[in-house]
Amino acid sequence: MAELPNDEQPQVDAATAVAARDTVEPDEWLRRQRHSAAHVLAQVMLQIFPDAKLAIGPPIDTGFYYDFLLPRPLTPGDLKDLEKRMKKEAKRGHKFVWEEVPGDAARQQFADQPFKLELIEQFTEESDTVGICTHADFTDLCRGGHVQHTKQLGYFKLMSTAGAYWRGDENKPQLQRVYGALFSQKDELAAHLERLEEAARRDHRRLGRELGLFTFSEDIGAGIPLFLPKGEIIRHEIESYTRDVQTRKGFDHVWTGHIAKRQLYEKSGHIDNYDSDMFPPMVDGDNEYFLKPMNCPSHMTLFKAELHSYRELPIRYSEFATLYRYERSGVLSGLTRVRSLTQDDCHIFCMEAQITSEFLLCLEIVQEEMATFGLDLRVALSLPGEEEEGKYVAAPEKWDAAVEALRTAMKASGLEYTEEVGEAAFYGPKADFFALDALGREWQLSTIQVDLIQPERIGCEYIGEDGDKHTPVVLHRAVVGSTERFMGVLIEHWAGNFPAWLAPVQARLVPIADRHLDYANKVAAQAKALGLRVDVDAGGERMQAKIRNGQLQKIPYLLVVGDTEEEANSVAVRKRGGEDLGVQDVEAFLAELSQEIEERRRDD
RNA sequence: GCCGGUGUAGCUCAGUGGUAGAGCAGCUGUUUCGUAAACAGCAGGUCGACGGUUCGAAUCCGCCCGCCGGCUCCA
Repeated sequence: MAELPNDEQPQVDAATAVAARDTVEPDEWLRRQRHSAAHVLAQVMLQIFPDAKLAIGPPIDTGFYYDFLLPRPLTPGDLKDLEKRMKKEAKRGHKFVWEEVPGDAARQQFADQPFKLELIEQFTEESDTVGICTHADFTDLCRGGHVQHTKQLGYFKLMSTAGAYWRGDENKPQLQRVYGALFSQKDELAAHLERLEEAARRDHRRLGRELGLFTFSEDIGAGIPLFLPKGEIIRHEIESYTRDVQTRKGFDHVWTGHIAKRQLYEKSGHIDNYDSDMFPPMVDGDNEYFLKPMNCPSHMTLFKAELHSYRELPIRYSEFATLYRYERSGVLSGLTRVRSLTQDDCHIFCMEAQITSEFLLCLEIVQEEMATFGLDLRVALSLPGEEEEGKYVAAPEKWDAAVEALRTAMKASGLEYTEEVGEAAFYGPKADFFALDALGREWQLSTIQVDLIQPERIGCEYIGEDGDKHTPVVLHRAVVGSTERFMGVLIEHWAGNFPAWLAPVQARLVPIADRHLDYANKVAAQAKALGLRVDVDAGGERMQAKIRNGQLQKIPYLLVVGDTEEEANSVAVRKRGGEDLGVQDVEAFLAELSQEIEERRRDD
């Protein structure tokens, strides 16, 4: 939800600053409830900390927050206390009264509130008056947008506290932010809390440990995931599938190592623009080597290694490359934000006239793969905005041509998309793909970017039809993005219930008693011979316990074998969810499972 | 990086200055079982690291490391 710049905010007058429910849209009403609740939070915060300095308290996607400067850190107990007080004030039904006052009057009113004074200074540059809103004994500087009284706040819960810089600037004081969830209906709040619990159950960090997929080690370093055998199978399947799709679509595969010299990144511009995200260099005499933070300079260097004719274009280099990025320690998180990552990167070297068709080709790949993974897509074209301080390098006519090429391609694809002006990279326009997971969360995974800058900087050239040298356009393209992050998304999307083709163990034999062990091993060997990933639970537990364990490990098929099965050369098939598929002939079942894997079927 | 929280057995967690605990997992034995947990015993720890206070530190203080929530949503 992009906010309008301040000067484009709808002007509010006293008549609409406070509104009755039936006079506004439900979304607007909800925003008003959330914003009004923030006022009440500030009111009760002052009851506990009379010296608290108030910053801002806007409505957000799932509720509201308010930033405060307080004499001491808030505790979970404080949160409970604040919530209790808020509910008490809510019940009292204080009226919200909004009015405009002259700047000077406001300055007096908020004399002991430095953040409010700063805001008043800002607002009075444009207007002589500012808005204030009063309920009960509490008055806040306020743009307006309230419910009528505090009985109309809706249903809320204070969720957490966090540090937040004043105006999001790390050079400014750090405040304490209190987050609250708020919805109009009681069941909406309950559903929201249930969603959070479901997200916690699906958390890939938790499932990664429970399913034995990956781990981290203090000895190795923060942000460097280590993949256990079961996790590596998933990585490998994702990568080999992606590689196969690309091969089919005419991509070549290359390999460019892990480090490169400083000069390369000086040429590419990374030292200037990306320095703080790169690990410090390794020094070897007069040379400095950097761990690769990106592949583009390496692929472009590779392109330069051979002389190219326009007849060869487009040339498409793809690579699963391990990259290292020095992410700030505070932002690391599981597999979704790491310092070592494997990117399914590709660079297409082409002529301007080929942008549209190459873009469409990439689009096909993105669509095919996301369909296989069961993720819905939202597409955004990120276009340049008004020229600001040379943010967008290169000739305007090239930009216009590239933007038109992308639009043409998007229209030809028939996909719905939005245009986001001012969001382009400094080197060119791009399309970003947001995947929608099972919980309705969006993840930015795939991207297709036009690069009008780097090829020239690195010195990429081809010989044109006219016999002269020309600089190619490069398309950067990633489908799954980083394998690590993508795995994290898939784990959460499927809650660890991978389709058989990705599942580390595709089927497990469950012998009922020890005398069935030989038969179980025989069936397992038969399955392995077909390339299936199968194991045998040879432990001394009872069958019930083995089934429970297999199910907790989210193994797609449990194959129970006892006397009946052994005699008939069959297995009793139980699906992960508990569904009993009955006794099936071994060969028939294995053939069906192989087929399911071959087709990469999902059972969702 | 910054703010707050947190770190005890493989995992989940009790334990607030006086000899380190439970459940699950593991191992051993008994049980050989028909669709989500059989029973018993055993073993398992420099209490994240380093330094300090103290007769004595998992516990108090300092520093470092890791992990968790946040640091965009503008009166």
